Amino acid sequence: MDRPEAYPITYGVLGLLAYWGPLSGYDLKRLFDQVLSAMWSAAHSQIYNELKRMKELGWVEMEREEQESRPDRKVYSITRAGREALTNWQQQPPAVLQLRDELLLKITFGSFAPPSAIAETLRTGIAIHEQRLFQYRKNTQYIPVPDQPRQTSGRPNPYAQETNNEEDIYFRLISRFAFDFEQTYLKWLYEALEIVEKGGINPSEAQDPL
Amino acid sequence: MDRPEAYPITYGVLGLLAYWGPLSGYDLKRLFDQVLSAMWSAAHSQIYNELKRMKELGWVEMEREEQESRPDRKVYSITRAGREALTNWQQQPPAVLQLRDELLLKITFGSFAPPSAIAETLRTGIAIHEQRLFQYRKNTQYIPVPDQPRQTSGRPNPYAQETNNEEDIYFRLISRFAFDFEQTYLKWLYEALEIVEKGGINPSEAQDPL
DNA sequence: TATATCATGTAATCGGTTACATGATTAA
DNA sequence: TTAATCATGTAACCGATTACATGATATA
Repeated sequence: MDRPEAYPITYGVLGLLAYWGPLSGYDLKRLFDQVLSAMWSAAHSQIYNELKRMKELGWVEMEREEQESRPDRKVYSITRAGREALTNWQQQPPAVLQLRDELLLKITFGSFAPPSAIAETLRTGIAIHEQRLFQYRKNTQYIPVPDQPRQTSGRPNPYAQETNNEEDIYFRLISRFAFDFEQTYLKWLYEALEIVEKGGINPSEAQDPL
Repeated sequence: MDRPEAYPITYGVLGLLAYWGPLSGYDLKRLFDQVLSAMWSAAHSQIYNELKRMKELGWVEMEREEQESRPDRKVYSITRAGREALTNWQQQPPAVLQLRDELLLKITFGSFAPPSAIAETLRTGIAIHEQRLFQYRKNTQYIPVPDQPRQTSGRPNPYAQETNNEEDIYFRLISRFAFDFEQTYLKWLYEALEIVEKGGINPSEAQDPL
């Protein structure tokens, strides 16, 4: 078997191009952070790499916008082949998720640290996930409506549901997932913290109230 | 700043050794799959690598058990320095979680595929996560109680809670997380499938009931 | 004055995966 | 007879991260 020519992140960038029309690498990085940060992250260097890769595959085209006093903007748009690749990817079964959450690992072996350290780890987690929930709330209020109208290039998307200009149903599903996930995670973190703080007091350490 | 000398997976292996006493690389791989698969995965090659790394760091010691007709078992145990490293790791704030879930990426750009393909993706996800839930249920029934009693080598763990031989509270917390997570995920998958299947029927495609 | 934004890239590194390699025993 | 289990490793590759590189404009 040959190695695949593209990876999830490739399709992440491709999907953004398909949905929000012609964009530069810089724009894509920002969109990526805003729209896809919940399920995938990417450094800008990687996005530029994927653009190069996709250009070689013929999935995107590039047009140079000249600028003064700044590097030229290189604006990419999806090609017909790119659209086909995107749709084709949708037909393959997804790879299985691996969590790889360091916080969970630390809690697993919590018995090898003082409970105060575990509590601190849980509090860090709470801060992180509360902030994410906050970010999601902010982002969903205005999922980026780009300056350019969608589908400026190429034919309109044949599979798009007519939703009377409402939000794309898939975006709504994903943001619902993100909320559910963060809320479940946070609920668990708070409960765990309570248990650790309660059980963490050894009788020998406990202060006598008088 | 220097690069860190160890990574989450290093501490995963180290934690297993701290908890379940002397083990071979082969044993560790199986334990890893059983205990840590929910939050981290590892190929056997990587586990052998981590053992080598930790031996150089002085975190583990190796003893060779000779065998006939099979490669010798190399049995590793954690050292005092290893215990200190594990506890020290617990004091550092955890790295933030990145999901990297291809299924979610596919759903995000669901509008570029026929709804039947999205439904199929969701069904694959349902199968995967139902199976995980099933696995977790099986594993929690007997979290591996090794042949050797815990803490055969070295002093007993000073931070371990006395739980009257009940399950470690941290293991209980983690398995609760795993359940909560899978249940939340599954609930969302079923709801999403329903929405996609309903909305996915174009009036032109819909069969007239008579 | 210093930070943030705009704008693009290259280079080095490395954690993690996949494939390669070997070979006996036991159960279906 | 085929597959699984036991048992250990090496080698190649690569996706992803981090650091390096440049430099103007606008804002606090």
